[in-house]
Amino acid sequence: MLSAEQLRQFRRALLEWFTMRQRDLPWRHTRDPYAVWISEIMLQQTRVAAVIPYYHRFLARFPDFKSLAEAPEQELLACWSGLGYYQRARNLQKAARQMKQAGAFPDNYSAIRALPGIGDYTAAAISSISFHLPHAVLDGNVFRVLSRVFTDPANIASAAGKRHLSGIAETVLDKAQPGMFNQGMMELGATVCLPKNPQCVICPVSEWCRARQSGTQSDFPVKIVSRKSVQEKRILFWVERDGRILAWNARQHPA
DNA sequence: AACTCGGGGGA
DNA sequence: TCCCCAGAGTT
Repeated sequence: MLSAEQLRQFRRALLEWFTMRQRDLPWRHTRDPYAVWISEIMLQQTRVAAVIPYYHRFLARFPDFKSLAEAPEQELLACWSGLGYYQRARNLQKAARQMKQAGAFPDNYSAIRALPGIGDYTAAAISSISFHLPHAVLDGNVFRVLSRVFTDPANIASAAGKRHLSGIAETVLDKAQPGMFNQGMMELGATVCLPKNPQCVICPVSEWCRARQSGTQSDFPVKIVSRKSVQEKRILFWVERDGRILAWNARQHPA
C-alpha cells in the first residue's frame, strides 16, 4: 500500500489529469441524478460510443422520473430498442415509479442501492457523482487499474477477490472529491490503463504503479474464470483389420 | 459461484 | 470466432 503522502500525490495527479484530459461525454455536463442514473444504466455492459445517441434520445423523450414513470411500455422499449438487456429498461421504469411515489430521487447510498436495476457499482457512481458521497466505484476499469498499481494477486473473477479490491478502492478514494476521483479512475482504465498495451508512458500515476515499476503490467489483473466445458460432436472413422488400424480420418468439425 | 441477459467492436 | 464491455438479478 502507498503511504499517506503517496496517496495524496496519487489522488492529486489523477484528478489533475482527469480535469485536463477527460473525454467530452454528454453525461459529464450534468450532475442531475436522474440524467446520471440513465447514463449509468445504459453504460452497463455497453460501450460509450453505443450509448451516446440513445442517451440524447432518451432524455429528450423522458426528461425526468415523472415522465418515465408515466410512459407507455411500448414507447419506453422503442426508445431502448437496440441497446440490449431490456430488463434494464423495465427496471428503470419500476424505479421511476418508486421515485414518483416518494416524490424525489433518493439522496443516500442505501436508498439508491435499493432501487431495481441498481447494484453496487451504479449506486456508488450516482452517490459520488450526484451527491458527493464517499463511495468508491468498482467496474472492470477500476479493477484493472488498482490491480496493476498494487500488483495485487487477488482474482477479480472471485467474490473474495472483488471484496479485497473493494477495500483497497475505499482506501484510495479521494473522499473530498469522490465523483471526480471515481470518474478519473474509470477514464484512466478506459483510455490509458488498457487491457492490452497499456499506455504507461503517458499515464499520470505511473510513478506510483508497481506493475509499471516491475514491468508486469500484462500479469494484472489476475482473472481466473473457470470455463464451463463445451460439448461438441465429432465424426471419427477408421479402417481396421486384425486389431490394427489401416487408415483413419477425424473431422475437425461436425458435418 | 454459476448463469443469463443483447448487441457491437476489436483482436 | 471468441472475448470483452461504466453490471444486475436469479438460482
